[in-house]
Amino acid sequence: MWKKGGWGISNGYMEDPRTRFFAALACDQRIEIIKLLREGERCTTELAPKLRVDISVVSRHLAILKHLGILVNRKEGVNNYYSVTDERIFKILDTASKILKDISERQSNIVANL
Amino acid sequence: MWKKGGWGISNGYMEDPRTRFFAALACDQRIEIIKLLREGERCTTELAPKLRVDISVVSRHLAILKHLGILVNRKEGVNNYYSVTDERIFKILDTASKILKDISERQSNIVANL
DNA sequence: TGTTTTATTGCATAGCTATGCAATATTGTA
DNA sequence: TACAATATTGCATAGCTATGCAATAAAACA
Repeated sequence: MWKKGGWGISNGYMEDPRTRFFAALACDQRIEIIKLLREGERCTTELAPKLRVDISVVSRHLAILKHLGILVNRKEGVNNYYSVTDERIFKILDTASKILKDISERQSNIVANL
Repeated sequence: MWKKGGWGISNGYMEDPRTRFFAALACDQRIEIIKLLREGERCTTELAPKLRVDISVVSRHLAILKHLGILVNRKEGVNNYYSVTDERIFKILDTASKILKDISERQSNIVANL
């Protein structure tokens, strides 16, 4: 893992734990992983094809989310199945979508009224 | 601003706009700023003393949040007052706190039951 | 045991971020 | 106009992050 001293995740001095939480969500691949896991548990090789990155990268993203407690895993033979621990994670993603949508509309209106 | 090609914020190829949104929240100072603005609008110099960083840094953090649409500003004389645009921003911070608290308790129980 | 499949690390690297200090605006005031 | 207060950029930099490829590990199986 690329954790040589940091692997906070995100920048140096972190006091607020939410900083790490949001940093974990600040990544396309990880958001996509959570989205895919909304349908139920999936193992690394099932997720990899849909993320357009090397499977090793997927493995690392899963490790990051697991490390934070956002995911849990269940080993079954050679497969490692991951799933989201808390439904509120999905809720946060949904709320973020709504906020961004409204912000987008608000800014569109500003441009339209020039 | 340190935006030479990126200032996404966060990493290279971003498709999901939520990635930028969460990246904006993945910073102690910015979370603290939002927390302080919960009490009402504040200008740069009012915020700076509480963030333990140079005022220029505060200015940049405010610019980042404004750029994303999370904050709006109102100029009054030499002062520039910022405020949060959407109450749901606070809600997301609160939900994150709750989730992290539960994760923390869950992991404590695991350790306790070894 | 040797082989195949699945998953995780070691290593190297391009690119991004946060920060401070100095230099500039900008605005209000004597 | 000269000066003070507020706020924003230019520049340089330490430190982090995401990614790929190769090497390893772990498990199921012939």
